[in-house]
Parts: sequence; structure tokens; C-alpha cells
Amino acid sequence: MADSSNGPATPSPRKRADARRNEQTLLEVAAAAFIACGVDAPVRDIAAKAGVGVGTIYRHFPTRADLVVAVYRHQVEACVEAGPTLLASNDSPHTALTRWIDLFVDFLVTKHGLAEALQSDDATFVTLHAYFIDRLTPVCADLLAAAAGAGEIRADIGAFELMFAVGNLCIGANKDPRYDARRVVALLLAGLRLD
Amino acid sequence: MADSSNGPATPSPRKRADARRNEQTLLEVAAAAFIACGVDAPVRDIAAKAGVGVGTIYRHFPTRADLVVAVYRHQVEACVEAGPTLLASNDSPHTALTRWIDLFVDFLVTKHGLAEALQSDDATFVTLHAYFIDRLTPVCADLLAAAAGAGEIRADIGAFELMFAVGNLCIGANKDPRYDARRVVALLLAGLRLD
DNA sequence: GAACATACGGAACCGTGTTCCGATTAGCAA
DNA sequence: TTGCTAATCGGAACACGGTTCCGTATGTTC
Repeated sequence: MADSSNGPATPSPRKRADARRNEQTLLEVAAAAFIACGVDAPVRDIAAKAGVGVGTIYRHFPTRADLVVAVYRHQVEACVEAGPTLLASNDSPHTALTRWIDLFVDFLVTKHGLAEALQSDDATFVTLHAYFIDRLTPVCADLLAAAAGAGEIRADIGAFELMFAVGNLCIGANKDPRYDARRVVALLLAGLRLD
Repeated sequence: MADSSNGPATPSPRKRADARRNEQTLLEVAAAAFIACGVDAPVRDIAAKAGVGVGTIYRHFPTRADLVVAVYRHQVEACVEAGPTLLASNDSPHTALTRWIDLFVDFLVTKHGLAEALQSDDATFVTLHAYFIDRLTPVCADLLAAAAGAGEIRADIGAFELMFAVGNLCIGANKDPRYDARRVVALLLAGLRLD
């Protein structure tokens, strides 16, 4: 579903040159706006900064989720690919799991408002949630299975549940210095250990 | 600050009779609306169901947080009082802590949208967050200190951080059957254990 | 029952997301 | 180069929810 539904991902050569240019500009401007205002950056602001009308945004990215996914796709895919790599390069699957979760947490924590958006009940964001789950849950499942197989962790937690929990723990990560998402996530992973 | 700032808490006899009546009606209607639509229930809806104008709501509860706090005050206070009680009635402080957190999780999970609101970056809700933290953090701190003192848990987590984390884990608790906030919170508490 | 303060209602305003259509322009063929 | 056509654009207009404000209504007091 990822690539078949939304054209924006694959800059098909059938598109007009100005359309491709606008799409590119929008991606850059949106990335900047997300850093500045979070993923809820007003549509009009993004349009204005990109020098286009709001209609142009909606034509390229029908929902906000489409835009967010387009902006962060590279980083999510990098995270997907890091899973097997970490598993191969670490003796302990639990270490690999921890490192991978760290990667994910780093990603979420540095993207202002992303973790919040992932849990927003706004219908616009269900696609976003689905994308993250679709891509990352299988990777997490492999890491979990490896760690459980090695007898390092209990086997009674699902990949979905873990991803969901970690995502939640990243919400508001930069709001108060007394809260450190990384530390709490580490605690959760510690709770998973068997020995 | 809790009682000095917002009249709604103390039904001062200086208020007009119709005002007190409206306030009561609003509390009841709001409670029902929160169950039906979550704490984001449209102001106009609540006003309409209560048979008053929107202005009346804003006069009694200037911010949404005021209304939410008024609706849930009793339950929050019950949670506050449960802390010392549990500590007294359980041999193991860790058990008391676990039970108390369970209470808190139950409260959040059954209040549609409350956990989300607690972390909303909407300025309207910072007061709500502050109220919960003000009331519950000290209780949690006592439980943590007792458990740490008994050597049952590590001492390197603050009450604020734990409350924050638990609150976060309750977000979206009823959204997907694969995610069980209670189970994940239990895992987090397990990660705290020393044994 | 008159005068006053208090409280009420809801119209109006504002900021955002979203839709829609007339104007514009890239791409192409003659 | 010029003219045609379809793809694309821009932004006005609409929808919706929160918030403010003030003329009106009503409880309260004397």
C-alpha cells in the first residue's frame, strides 16, 4: 500500500516539471517547518514559505500523514534496515534490541510532535500510525524473537505492544528536563529481562 | 492555588442561586460528555445539552482544564488518599506502589482522552497537567521512597518521571486490543525492581 | 417594587483545515 | 513560433471549533 497509493513517493516522470519542482520544494519547506513548529505546522504557513497555494499542498499530499511520511520516509527506512544489521553485529540479541530501540527513540525524540501525532486520535494521522507500525513492527518482532530465543527476555510481549509503548514514552520528551524518555525506555527494557 | 483561584470548587454562598444551579448542571453534563466524546467534547455541545449559552460555560470554567479538573477532582483526591492507606496496609512498599499505580492507570484508562489531554501541547491543558502533577507526585514520591528505603527498587527514578511515564503509557489504551497499558506499566515497574 | 449587581445567551470573531474552480502554464504538435 | 490541450496552480470560500463581548434577563436587597 505504501507505494501504490501515494504518487509523491515515486517522482514519476509522467508528471509535469513544475509539479515535480513544487513537490520537492514542499518537502524541503515542510521538513523545516516540522523542525520549527512540529508536525502540526499550519498548512498555510508551509504553503506561504514554499511560495505556492494551499491547493498545491493538498494535491501533492492529500493528508497531513502523506506529507509527514514523505518527509521522514528515509529515516524510517534507515531504522528498518538497522534492525538486521544490529542483530548480525551484536553477540547478544538483547543488546541489539536495546540499540535498535535507542535508534527509534532518538528518531522520535528529535522530531518535535511526531510521537504525539502517532497517537493523535485525529483521523488524519491514522495513516501515519499505520505506516510506522507496518514498517517497524516486523523488524522489532525479529529482534524480540531473537532475544527471547536466546533466553534473554520474557516472551510474553508482542512487537506491536512494545513499539506502541516506546512511542508513547517519547511523547513530551523535550517538555520537562525531569523526564528523560531514553532512561524510562531503558527501564522498560530492563523489565523485559529474564535473569 | 487550587482553591483560591477557581470559585467552582467552593460553592460560595455569595453566588446567585441560578449560577450555582448552572454550575452543577454543567458538571453533570460535562461528565457525561467526557464519557461520550472524551475531554475534547465541543463546548457548544456541552452548552446545548446543559441548556445554557457558551458564555455561561466560560464564566464558570474559564479554561477547559478548569472544567476537567472540576469533573475529576473527587477521583484524583481519592487517589491521593489511597497512597498512605496502601502503604500502611501492605507489608511490601513495592506492592503498595504497584497497587497505587494500578489505581492511577485504571483511572486514566477509563477516562477517554484524559491521558492524551495531560500531554497535549495545547496551552489550555498545562493547568490540567500541573494539577495532576501537584496532587499526585508527592504521593508517588512517598511510595517510591518507602520502596527504595526497603531496598526493593532502584533509587534512580524520580516520582515526576514515573508519573509522567505511566501517564504516557495510558495514552491510546483503548485504541487497539493488542496494547494493554496495565501490562506495560507492570513491565516498567518490574524494571524498577532490584532483587 | 425599585434599584442594583450578577449572571445569562448567543451573535460575532478568529484561526485552521479542506474543498473547489477559474486562471495559468508546461508540453507538444503543426 | 504559434496555438492547443490537459495538467497544474492559487487562493477565495466554506466548515468547524474555541473564545470574546455586550445587551438583556434575573436574582437579591432594601
